Amino acid sequence: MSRKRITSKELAKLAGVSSATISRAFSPDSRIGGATRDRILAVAREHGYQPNAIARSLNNQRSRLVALVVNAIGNPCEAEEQQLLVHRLQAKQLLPIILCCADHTDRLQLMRLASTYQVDHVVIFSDMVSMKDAVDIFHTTRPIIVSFEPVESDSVSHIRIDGSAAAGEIIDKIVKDGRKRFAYLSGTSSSWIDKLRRKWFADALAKHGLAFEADAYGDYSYDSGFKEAVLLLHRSKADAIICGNDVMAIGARDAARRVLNRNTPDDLAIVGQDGIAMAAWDCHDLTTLSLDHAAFMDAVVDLIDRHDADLEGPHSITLTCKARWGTTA
Amino acid sequence: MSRKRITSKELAKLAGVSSATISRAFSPDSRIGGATRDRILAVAREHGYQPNAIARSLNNQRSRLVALVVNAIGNPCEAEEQQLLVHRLQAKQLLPIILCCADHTDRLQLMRLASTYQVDHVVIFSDMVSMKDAVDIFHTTRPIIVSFEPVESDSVSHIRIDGSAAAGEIIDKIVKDGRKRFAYLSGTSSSWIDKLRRKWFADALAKHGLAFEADAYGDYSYDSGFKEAVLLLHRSKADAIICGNDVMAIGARDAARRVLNRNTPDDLAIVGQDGIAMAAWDCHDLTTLSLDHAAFMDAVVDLIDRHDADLEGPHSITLTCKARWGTTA
DNA sequence: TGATTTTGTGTACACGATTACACAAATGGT
DNA sequence: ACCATTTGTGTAATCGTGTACACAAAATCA
Repeated sequence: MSRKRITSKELAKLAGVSSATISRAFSPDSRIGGATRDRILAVAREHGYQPNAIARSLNNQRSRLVALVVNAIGNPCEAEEQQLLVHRLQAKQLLPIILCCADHTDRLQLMRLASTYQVDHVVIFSDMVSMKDAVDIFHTTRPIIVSFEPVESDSVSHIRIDGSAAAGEIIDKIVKDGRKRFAYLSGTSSSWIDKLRRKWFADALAKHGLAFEADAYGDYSYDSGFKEAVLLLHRSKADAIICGNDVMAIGARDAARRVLNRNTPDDLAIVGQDGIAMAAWDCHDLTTLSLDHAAFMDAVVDLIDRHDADLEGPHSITLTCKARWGTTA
Repeated sequence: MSRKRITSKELAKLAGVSSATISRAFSPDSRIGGATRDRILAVAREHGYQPNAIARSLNNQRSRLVALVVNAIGNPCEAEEQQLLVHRLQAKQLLPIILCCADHTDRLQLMRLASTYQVDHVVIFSDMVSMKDAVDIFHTTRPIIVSFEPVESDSVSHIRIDGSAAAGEIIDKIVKDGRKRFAYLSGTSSSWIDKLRRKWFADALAKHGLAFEADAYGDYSYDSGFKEAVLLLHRSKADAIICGNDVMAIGARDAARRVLNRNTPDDLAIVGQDGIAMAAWDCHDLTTLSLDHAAFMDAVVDLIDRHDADLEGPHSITLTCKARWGTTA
């Protein structure tokens, strides 16, 4: 129960060797006698010695830390992906540092702070971070942008999501059901992602000679979905609402049912996006434009591996969404 | 857009000073001329210099890293608290490292890894970590245990949650409604927390001369809530189910409604625990034993502050739960 | 003016590990 | 038995900061 951590030099004295040998005992493939290593490891265990990762990082120029920039942890739409990624990172002995921020200037501040920790990789989930800021702040670490901003760049790798086909399927079905008045409930008023997602559906509508009749803007939360849906349904005659994510769709559906007494799918069609586990819960059973989160995070890890292998050039991976059919549309 | 990060020594050369002066320019209260500092900061900005936090940590013996040990990020019951804590830590310029693990041996492994990074603080949300393991692994950092294990110890601080009064209120109401056959749906079969929570309700039942007639064990997830509720309702005649957390309660309610065609609260009373935001959503409107998460995380930060101030002795904070009334019981 | 304090800066070492280099001992081949 | 190679270990430098100490210049005080 020592209050102070033992150093390699002290352990060296205890084991009767030099501190270099201690280090070698902990490096899997280094020239060291088997007997010596065993003895050192035994003494180390006895005294609770573990090499100091901070000192090692300084020497190595490799911290094994990964910064994850996200908007929220509490929102299931993001948390689900984050959990998958965290598990994958941990399996590679990489430790995730979470940078979670709603406010933009705070976020940049935070990113600067994390960059001083010499993180080996940066994964940006937030659609609010511009590529310029990302490259600026992490100039030694090529960031991985997990948004859908369609930019090719040598200094940034990114994952592109294509939901156009699945959005087409969904719109086709809803139109076939006889609906004509569509509204789009955005997750935010100012992000690439949201504009692109809306476009998938808008293009699909155009094929039927239709367009969105109304737009509303929330903040990806249940509350905003609820509130904006009420306003939307009061000021328009929409019979179908496409929502920016699943949580907002759930909020919108509750609003329709509770405030306006309209049920899905009979009186109103509601579509979500993301395909989170919750969307499939019996109480929701949402029709949603879903993404395979496991494949998504596999792609992120793939990019990390490419960076580690020091492959040059921009890296980009494209994933496609699928329609998940529930009973709300 | 330099590929390599500039060091304090290089910047010193550029600014025509010694590296010590560079360091001083970045330390708020240190003896340095105002003009020199301004000049250095200007040159630093120009070359994108930021002090290397890893090197600083090594020198300082202070990493400003905090390890958060959790079972899951994806589960809203935990994610909500985690988000609040992360925000509070970031406001104090502390960076959270997330250790997220379902498997027990992996978790210990991960905790050992994090401990080599000389984290300044450790907050353990997982009820699966024994105090002995925590102290063993983080022997230089007094861990903060956020579980309800009622142990006094000098080397561990903890937050104790008391839900007995609120559980009493809830049980009183349900009994008054005429129900007599209670079941408890645990979140896990082997944790302190769960046993204690169950006891709050069991004690309240005892005051009415009642006891739990049936028990089931899940894993805090919706799916397990759903599945176990089906089995439970098949093998017992329970007319009230107390669940280990809100997510399981939602699962149980869906199961009752869908599989057995029993609605809440008429055919069955269902109670959750945690009081997450989702519990208040219109589609759930859960009656739940709720905790003020903001106050909870304030308490965690309070303990961190006490550790920073190096106050001796065991620290313990007790919080009490409140009943949140919904329409499920 | 001369003594004393304050201010600003450089030098050198510490933090705790890794690793290039040197070198002795052990090993192998003929 | 001799030389070449391999093996195991110690010495010393390095990673990038922070800071105790030393010391000159400037400021303060009588």
